[in-house]
Amino acid sequence: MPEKAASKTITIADIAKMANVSKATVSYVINNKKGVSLDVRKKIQRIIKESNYKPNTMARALAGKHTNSVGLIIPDISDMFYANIIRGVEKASGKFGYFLNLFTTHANPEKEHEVFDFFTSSMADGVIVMTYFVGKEVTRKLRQRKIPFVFLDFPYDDDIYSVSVDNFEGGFKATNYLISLGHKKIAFLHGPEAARDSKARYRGYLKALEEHNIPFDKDLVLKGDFLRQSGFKAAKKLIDIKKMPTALFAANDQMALGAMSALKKEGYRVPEDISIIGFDNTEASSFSKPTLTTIMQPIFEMGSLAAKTLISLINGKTPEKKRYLLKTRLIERQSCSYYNSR
Amino acid sequence: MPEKAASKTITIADIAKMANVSKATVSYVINNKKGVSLDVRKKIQRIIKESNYKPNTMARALAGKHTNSVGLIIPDISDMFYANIIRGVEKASGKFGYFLNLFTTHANPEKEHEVFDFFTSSMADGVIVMTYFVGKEVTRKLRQRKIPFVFLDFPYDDDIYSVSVDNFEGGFKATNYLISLGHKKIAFLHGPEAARDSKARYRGYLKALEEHNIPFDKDLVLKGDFLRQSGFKAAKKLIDIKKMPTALFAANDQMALGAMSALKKEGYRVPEDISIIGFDNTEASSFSKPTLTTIMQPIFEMGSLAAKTLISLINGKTPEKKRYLLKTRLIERQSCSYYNSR
DNA sequence: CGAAATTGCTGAACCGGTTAAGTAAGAGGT
DNA sequence: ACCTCTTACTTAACCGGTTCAGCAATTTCG
Repeated sequence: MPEKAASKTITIADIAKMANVSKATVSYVINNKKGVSLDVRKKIQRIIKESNYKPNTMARALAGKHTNSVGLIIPDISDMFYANIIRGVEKASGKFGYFLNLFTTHANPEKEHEVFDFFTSSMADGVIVMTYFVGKEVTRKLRQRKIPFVFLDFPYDDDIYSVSVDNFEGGFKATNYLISLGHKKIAFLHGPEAARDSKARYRGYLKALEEHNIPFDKDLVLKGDFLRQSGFKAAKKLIDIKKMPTALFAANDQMALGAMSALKKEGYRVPEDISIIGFDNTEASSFSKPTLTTIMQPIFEMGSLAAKTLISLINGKTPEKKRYLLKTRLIERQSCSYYNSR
Repeated sequence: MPEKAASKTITIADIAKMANVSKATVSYVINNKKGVSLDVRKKIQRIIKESNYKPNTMARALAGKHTNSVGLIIPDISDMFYANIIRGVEKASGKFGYFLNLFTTHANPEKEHEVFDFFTSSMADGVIVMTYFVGKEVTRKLRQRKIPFVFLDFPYDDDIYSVSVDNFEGGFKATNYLISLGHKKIAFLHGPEAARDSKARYRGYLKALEEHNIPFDKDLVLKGDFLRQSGFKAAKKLIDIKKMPTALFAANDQMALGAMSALKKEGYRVPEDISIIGFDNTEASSFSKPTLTTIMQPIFEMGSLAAKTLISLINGKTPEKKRYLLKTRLIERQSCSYYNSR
């Protein structure tokens, strides 16, 4: 333990003494509560300013019951997706005077529990949760401790606040776009089986086909795993089975890019021979050749909406909706063009 | 009688009661201090576990003098650079049982002060600072409050702990690499004037030339601003003045990529006609065509080393070095080749 | 004009822990 | 046996705030 220094930090008692009032009065001034005359109030404020006094956060948190900080639990911070979440949460929290406590679980169940326990023991006034192992247990814990929480990118349950991206709508939008360009033979490339978001995008794809009375062709639905390589393989497969679609919708950019390079390698031109659309609007999507048309997720907004919702909750309000589904946006680039019937 | 149980959160007093001991004894057990018999210790531990008791973080922080969390102040989180810093800090902190409090200043001086005041009023046991407006003032504040701190990517002063990347060595390494490939006419492309890191890289460049007795040619030194566009322009300029180097070292990847596209556009082949090396190893550098050889900064390590150093400081140790300079790493890709004298 | 309500401030309990000082019982030394 | 050390706990003060009950002085009002 560090040697405790002798230079006392200034406390509320010191201020009270200087102003010839009680601690209580100082506290009321600090918190802008009424019951203090203007004279005394001003005097105290002046003394506080002059002595550069800052109330101790821990003591406030202990005595009152709020820390003025929100917690954010995410699996990792290895890519821009999470970075944008953080930014969104941080920005919105800051606007309301809240600070951010960041916790990452490293997709590790043990660590995840640890983190939850930490929150559970007061540390943040509320918590935004984005995790792999969400379970009844976690929500039960949070409920038990009466700490407000919002789930992120996981429309978990009906009676839980959550903010997510509308992947269904995104899939629908992507497919519709291709259809609007005249395409009818549209392939879909799945992410890993377990991926909820990929599935939702697929449902959007089906819905769009259906709405335009385009017959579903199961040969045009391919398996992937969100990795570049799987896009590459899937494209090869399409070529092999000699059922070339005129457009391909990949459940994420990585795979779209993989498919693109495979197709180009085999002599297909993008977008002249085949249009490709991805999902995510990753940085790489704007560097490919041709640049990749894709669906952008409003990640930043997701984070910031989650924070806003949480803070309302903290303040005892009851935001109207329980589940927010954010709309995606189509980013038109070069990889898609009108169907060329030639 | 209604045994009123308002779902109170369980405290150390409750545990003490259950175990028929005093709060103090429970506290000793929680903190693994000696002076408690094995029997009692085990009993208390069992009760703690059974009742799922978690000590209140705020109270501990107030009574003891540590929060078990480290603060990290960074300007923003908009790119992978910062994301990696965060990861590094978070990982290392976690290993020592510390949590991370993240604060971003949005490159806004006002916000920066706010954040510092927050820390100043206890909230983290120590803080890692990475900021635009570092000044005497900030370090004075931190010193005054006796809160340990470490600067990141800013070898600020000799008597302050700091962890940075050795940009000089990186510039030296990049240039040396080109020289080892037989190049003698090597251009350097600067970042913005104010950028310390760019300057350091330049010094490394000069040093490498000097060590190999390669005459310095000021025409081969170009101005840029770290943005892609400036790389593009610089390359054009090189072409115009008809003093084509055989290699180009850009102070960051963005500019390297910009230069690459300009050169390709004008019919130069990379790397056959001109080798290009960048700095940063951004994601984009591995997607270009040809892929970009570059210098990687050990960002993650920087964050993690900063955290380790800080935690030593917190624990009253005095780490040996005050300024850490981390070595960069050369990432060989396709954009550099042997000088072709043909 | 006297009672009631309001205003302005204080004292003290409390939040949930940590820790220094004190005590009683048992162990060790001579 | 006597005195001293340890060991194992307990008591109570404290960390730095918040907040409620209480009280005196002042204002409002029937």
